[in-house]
Amino acid sequence: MIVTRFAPSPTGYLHVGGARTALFNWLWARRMGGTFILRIEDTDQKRNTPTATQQVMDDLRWLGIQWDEGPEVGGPNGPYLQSQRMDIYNKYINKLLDDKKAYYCFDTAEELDALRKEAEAQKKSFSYPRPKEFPNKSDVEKAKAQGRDVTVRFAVPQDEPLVVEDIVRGEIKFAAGEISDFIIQKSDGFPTYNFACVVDDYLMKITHVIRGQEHLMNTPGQQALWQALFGDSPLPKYAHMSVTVSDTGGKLSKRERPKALRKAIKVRPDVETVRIGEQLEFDGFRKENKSPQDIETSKLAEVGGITPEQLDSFIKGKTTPDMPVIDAMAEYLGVALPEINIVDFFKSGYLPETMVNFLALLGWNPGDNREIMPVNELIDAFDLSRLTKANSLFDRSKLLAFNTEHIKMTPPEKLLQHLRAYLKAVNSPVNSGDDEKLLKIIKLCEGARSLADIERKSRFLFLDNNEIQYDNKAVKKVLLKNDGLAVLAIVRDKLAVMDEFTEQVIEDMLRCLAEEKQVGLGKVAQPLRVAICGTTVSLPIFESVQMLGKEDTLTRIDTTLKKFGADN
RNA sequence: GGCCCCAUCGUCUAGGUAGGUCUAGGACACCGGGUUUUCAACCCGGCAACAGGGGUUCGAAUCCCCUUGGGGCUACCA
Repeated sequence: MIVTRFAPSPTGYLHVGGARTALFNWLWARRMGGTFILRIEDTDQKRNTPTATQQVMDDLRWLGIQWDEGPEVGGPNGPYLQSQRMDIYNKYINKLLDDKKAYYCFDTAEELDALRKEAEAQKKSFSYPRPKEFPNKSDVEKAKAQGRDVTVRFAVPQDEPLVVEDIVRGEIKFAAGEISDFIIQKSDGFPTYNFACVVDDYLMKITHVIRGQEHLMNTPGQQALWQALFGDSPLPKYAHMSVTVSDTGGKLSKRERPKALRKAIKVRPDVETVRIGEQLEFDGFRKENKSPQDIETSKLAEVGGITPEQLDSFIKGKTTPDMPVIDAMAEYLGVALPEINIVDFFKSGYLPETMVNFLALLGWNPGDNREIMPVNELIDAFDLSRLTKANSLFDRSKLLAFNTEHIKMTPPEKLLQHLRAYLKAVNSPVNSGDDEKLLKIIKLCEGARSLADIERKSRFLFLDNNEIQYDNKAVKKVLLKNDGLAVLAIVRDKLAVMDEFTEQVIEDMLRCLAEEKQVGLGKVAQPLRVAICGTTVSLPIFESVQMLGKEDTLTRIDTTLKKFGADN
């Protein structure tokens, strides 16, 4: 029986890296008909966010990753929140202490720091100096009386090399003495990750630990701890996946967002302003900002709720403010930040099926040329032996291509559900349309790359006539040039006298007019499009006009003619 | 600094464990052309890689070593 787990620490939304880890564990459990456990590693009192566990669960559910055991669903190995397992951890820590396999420490942060600096100066690995005689209970009392913090360290066997057998990397050797004694109980009484993880993996009978390469260095210590605690009982199999890196270098993380914002801000040292508005480019991701403008630094700092000094320090790359500060400033500046969290992708109009498919192919492949795969196919093909060793870069343009394919292959009814959820999340007026109308829109949007595309193209149908925003470029290009307005006026008159207002008669009229004037259909259709939508991008024009209706169409054309007509 | 991991087109990767069938395959991106009422989608074509150096071998993308480059870890975070 295969048992895997995903063990996030609840510090915020689920990000792509975490989602991929969860997915691989889930895929393997499903493939093998095993159990997938969700365990919340909330042992850090300082970092935990009260809502994070819920957010992570929501995101997993959106992706379709269901856990067999864990919060809200229960199971025989609970509780699944580590903060509720303190008795268990204490029991094992005391056992280790009694067996002289762990010992108390009373060091201050400064003392430890000094030791580390010394090791570095000597070009050696840091190794905690284990005392010859382990402190006893009365030493603990003494230390506490002096106001010193008390921690517990595990005595890592130092006389022989530690070997990790990894599914993707094979045998990895760590020389004797290379792994230092590490803390297993913090001074606040909570266990550390390296301890709780081992105990829980044992108690929950985890058979496969699939996690990021960042945990590789923890593994020898964890294995040694396992042996000290559980003797010869077989270790879980480890698979350390490659890391997903970003095009800006380093592992793809939440830090991408502040980085992107920093990149978007051009400092102008002469005056107290920053310049914003040039085209931003990330990997495959392009976002046209508002027209370039200068923004006072003081105002920007105010929006973010930080001091101008803090802003300056951020811009220079010295410090990074909290995420809400970054988000607030980005929104104020009209800068789109690269998606990192799963919800970011949801709000950008990606399908969960796209994310699952794409994430699965980051560091794994089925061995043939298949790429676009539904979940069941992914499950059937998944195999740990095909995990990739090298790090991979998160390519947003390929993700978009995947999304296009998945939108194409999703049945309309299903797509409607996704679209509804998306529209609701981004608070779009399009959500006011009934199912029949949205289904029609979906059909007209064949080839759309994201749900955001569908929203953008159909938005005009759900706005009040006075809410239409005219895009400057569109107005200049199609209305003010080539007799655009004159053509529009003719189209208006022809529409006004129509008894029937169907796609067919609208099409016939426009084609006829184009032929009369000896021009392409675009020359007559585009001015009309801009008049009713404000932009050059919308649903196909005949359907656009028909769906909007005669009355609103005429009203919008009149407004446009009045607004941009030269002689008015 | 120390320890560990990794290295095929711009990107994700196939091929590597059983060296020849690899003048290195696919996908995305890009470029050119077609289609077209916008944006997409779609069709046709093109560009493009075994990091460098040394071995082993009749023969190396594939095995070994070194160099270089990238990444991870180096917390009373997980």
